Amino acid sequence: MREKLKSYINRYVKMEPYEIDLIFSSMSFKRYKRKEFLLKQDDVCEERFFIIEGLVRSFTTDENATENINLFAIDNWWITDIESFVYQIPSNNSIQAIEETTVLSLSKADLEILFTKIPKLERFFRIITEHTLVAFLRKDQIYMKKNSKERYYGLIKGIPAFAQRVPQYMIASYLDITPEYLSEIRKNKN
Amino acid sequence: MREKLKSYINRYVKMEPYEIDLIFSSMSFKRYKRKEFLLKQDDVCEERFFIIEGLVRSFTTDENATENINLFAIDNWWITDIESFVYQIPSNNSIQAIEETTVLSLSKADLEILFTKIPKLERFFRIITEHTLVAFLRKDQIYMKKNSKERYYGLIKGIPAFAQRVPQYMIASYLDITPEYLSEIRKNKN
DNA sequence: CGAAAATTTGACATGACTCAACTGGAGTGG
DNA sequence: CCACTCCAGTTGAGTCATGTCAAATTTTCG
Repeated sequence: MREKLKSYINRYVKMEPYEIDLIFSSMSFKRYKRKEFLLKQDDVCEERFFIIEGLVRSFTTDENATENINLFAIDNWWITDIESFVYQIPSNNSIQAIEETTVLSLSKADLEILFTKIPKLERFFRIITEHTLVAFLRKDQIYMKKNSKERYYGLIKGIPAFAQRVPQYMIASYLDITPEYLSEIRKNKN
Repeated sequence: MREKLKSYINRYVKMEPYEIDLIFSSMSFKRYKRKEFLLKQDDVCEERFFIIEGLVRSFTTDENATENINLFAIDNWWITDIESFVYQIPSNNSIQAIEETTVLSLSKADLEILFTKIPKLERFFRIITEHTLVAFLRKDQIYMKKNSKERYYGLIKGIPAFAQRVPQYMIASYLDITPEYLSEIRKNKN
């Protein structure tokens, strides 16, 4: 587990073993059962989560009580509600486990302390934030400009893990398609 | 101009005057006339631009030669093609001045050097990248889930400068509405 | 096994697009 | 400073992708 974190971090910056230890020892291991919440809408998000194993979704619930999924995250991804985390305001989203999920969680307070002790960590988060930003822009450009069918096949081709592990109505929500219409799309396989 | 940059940077991190000088002296002043390009699609983006004054758009041109605007930037904003800049791959977008625009430009090479000389600069870019990410997510959540009319009135209320300074067909492109239909929307003020 | 949840099916409605034509204003050059 | 052109914006007719609602069917899982 420490190894998983270490190899992830070292993809972006070279850290000394003692620095990895410092980071690792600031994080806490948590396990969530299916449907358990890592974060609830309207709470302030105090943590970033590094997913060791599992699958979670981030979604917002609107006036009509419709759940609207804006992202999934799986093994080896970081997840948080970035808006709530950065500005320390109530979150618009909930984060919930779809599968049994284990994470290492890092609190904002501990992170700020780590930043002072390990300047390279600023670099690390600068880089992964840039990558996250690029990923979002790609999602916009690759999926959102296209019609429903293209978005769907683009997604299951791009990230097959989602199509296999995420229920269809959640995929529909993520792609902004009604479950009924997605069903229609799948029927006429092309 | 140095002052504009300084006050912007100091909103996020406290820099010593000599650090500001170092950054400032790494940047070059440029002026673009209307319709001039800061970056052309398919070129690798080598710079980040800090807009002193003006208005630019970032857009991609698709197979049908349709221009698709994905963002605007005005005075005091940073702009670049982040995907191209970070990964040093050909850009999917062009960046073009809508109004006469003056910028301070910072090259990737100079930025990397600055990072080694001024570790605080990592922090600065980590923070503004986080803020940019939040801004994108807000755009998604605030505009893109809604219908055309709500997106339009949401935008002109949210950033009135755009409605005043950007031609209507570009607003339409940005909001993913045809110019014809946007005209329709404006007619039925309702 | 049985209940609840997920998916499919079908009838109907509509927001938004396409295409083509028209209008009006803003430059531009002679 | 007029005449012409060009481009942004508007209008209207017809169409289609996708949504809504309600019900039937299948799958999941305690």
